[in-house]
Amino acid sequence: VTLADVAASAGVSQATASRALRGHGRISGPTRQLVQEVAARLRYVPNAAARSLAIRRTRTLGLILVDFADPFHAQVATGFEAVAAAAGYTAIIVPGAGKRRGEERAMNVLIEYGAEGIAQAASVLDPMDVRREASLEALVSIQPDHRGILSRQYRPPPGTIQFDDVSAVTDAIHYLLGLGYREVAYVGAGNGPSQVLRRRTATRVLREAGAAPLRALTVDRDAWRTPGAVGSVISRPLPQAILCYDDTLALALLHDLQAAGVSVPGDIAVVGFDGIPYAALSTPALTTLAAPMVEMGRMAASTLVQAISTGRLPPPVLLPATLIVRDSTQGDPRIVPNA
Amino acid sequence: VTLADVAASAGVSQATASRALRGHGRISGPTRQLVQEVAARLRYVPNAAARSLAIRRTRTLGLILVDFADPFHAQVATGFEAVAAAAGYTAIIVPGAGKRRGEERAMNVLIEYGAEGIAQAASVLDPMDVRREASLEALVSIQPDHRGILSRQYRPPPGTIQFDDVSAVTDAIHYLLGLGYREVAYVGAGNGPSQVLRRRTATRVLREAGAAPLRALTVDRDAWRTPGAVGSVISRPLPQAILCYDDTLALALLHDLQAAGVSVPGDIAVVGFDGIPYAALSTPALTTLAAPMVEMGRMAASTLVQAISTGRLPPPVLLPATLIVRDSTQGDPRIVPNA
DNA sequence: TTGTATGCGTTATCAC
DNA sequence: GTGATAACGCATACAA
Repeated sequence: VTLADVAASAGVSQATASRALRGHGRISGPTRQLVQEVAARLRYVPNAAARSLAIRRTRTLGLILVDFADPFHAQVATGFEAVAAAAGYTAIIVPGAGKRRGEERAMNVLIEYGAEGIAQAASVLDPMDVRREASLEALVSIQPDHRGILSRQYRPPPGTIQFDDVSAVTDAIHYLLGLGYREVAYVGAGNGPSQVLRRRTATRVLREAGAAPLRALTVDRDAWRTPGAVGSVISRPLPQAILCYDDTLALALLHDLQAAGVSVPGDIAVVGFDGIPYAALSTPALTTLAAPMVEMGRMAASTLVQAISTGRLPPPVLLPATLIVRDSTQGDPRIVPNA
Repeated sequence: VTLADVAASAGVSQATASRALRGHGRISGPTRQLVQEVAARLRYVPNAAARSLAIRRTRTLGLILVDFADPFHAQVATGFEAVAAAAGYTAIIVPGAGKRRGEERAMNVLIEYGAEGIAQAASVLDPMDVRREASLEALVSIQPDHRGILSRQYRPPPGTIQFDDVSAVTDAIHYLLGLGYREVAYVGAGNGPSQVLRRRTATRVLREAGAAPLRALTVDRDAWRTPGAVGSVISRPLPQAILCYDDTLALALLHDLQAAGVSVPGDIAVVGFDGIPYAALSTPALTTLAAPMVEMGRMAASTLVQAISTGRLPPPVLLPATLIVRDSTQGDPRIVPNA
């Protein structure tokens, strides 16, 4: 059932029907009433493709994330979709699997669909390249994870929304040192730039503090799925504290350690990263560096909406870490915002 | 940059350009080569809206879920998107918040976008009503959660993909009774039909087994977010075992119980529902009734693809539960498929 | 093999 | 206030 059907059935022209439905141009009350009733009766639903073509706007926002099943990305998606919808946009969310090919595919889908703005979460694609190649102005990057961020002269471009990894790690290490732990290890997953950045920072902070050098450990990106796989990289003598790349990894570590009879935080302290909901439910509850995940998603969407109308991207924002102290470290439970 | 630009720049007609790019109609090698080069150079990206309008197909599949942040739905979405993409469709996934209004909005978005098939996950909307009102043939329902399923004469319509709640609960209760537990409690979240169904089943099975009557407890739908909220509904004397509506709830319960000094499974056994990844990482690891979440999503998508071409929906499928025995119950760790 | 012309469903610019 | 009509970008039936 198309607009033409509605118009015919209401005995008016298509133009009039269109105006009546959109409430747009000048139209008489009765006519509008009539058309709307007919449309409702016929269960008329406007065709978005046709409308987009005509008005040359899609009112669509795209989000490229790694994986729906990753809690970090799920939270970001939630925030993104919520403000997109509130602003009258439809969010279309596509997983890129954290791989170049996948993200390029995703990007292509979004461009074909005419997304007016695109957000890339933890993307391995450099937003600068994308913006150039796709000549897309409204592009924001959430927690970029491409090679570039490791460069010494890296400066986040406009539209970047990131969590302050460096100060987060710094604060976590200082917190651990303050608790008296001197031998700290770091467990990373995979070898993504963001992971490397955290490791490097931990190494440096520990060195500057004159503590024992960081024990850097690495597991496969989804080692957490295999019981025991994460724990197996922790060899004796045990470090006193372990900082993990993310909460999922930390949770797996917590499980493996305790399954092996190691007490947490008795024998060893564990700190996670991200602040996913499940980090609060483990036993012991996980101390973690929380990122404002939902807020980052919301911010990405609102930034895009702004950029679409103004044509300009705001300066990069660096969100502070929040150290949430729970039971997996010795400290008293507390929350330290802007850590 | 449109197809006309490419055609002009290549010195051919639009029709020829179109054919060259789509590799469709009869076209000479050289021409095709030329056009493709020009298109690549110009960074031409076809406009999906225009194409949809022209071919009267969108190659789009829709999925309505409750919430991206819910692990069950995230897994379903993962499977759904994967097979949709593999079949050449774009998946557009919209959260409906588990509320009538939200799902209707989501459904409307999908229809406007011309989704050729729609899957509703844990939807409060009755697929029968939707199919009638939207005159949509390709509609599948994953784990329906509308009033209808509680009716005595409920028969799942074609296109329904569900987890066998009744036998799952039955098996869980029998498993617990077999372990020697006689006083069993059930903790539900919210008052959705699916939740009620599980509770009723537990009540019945316990009665039929001549065990102590079920202690039915209920918490708010997101009580798990508040530390202690779930545990607070468990009063003394403690039941011997607790079956939870879902894993998230069970994880929260595990946390609250242990924080209160109650030993699991020493003092009390806990069983979850769904088999989300985090259920394997808790301490103790959670015994749960696993649903093939990713598979359900995959199946939903492939069913839709089939339905689109054949015009017919397959009979409802009832997927078996898999009891995954881990450490939150006394039994020996094992996995019982088709429990 | 290639080009011309038309339609897809909607909006918008005009006359009336 | 309302009704023709021309786009929007692409695909295809048909003519050449």
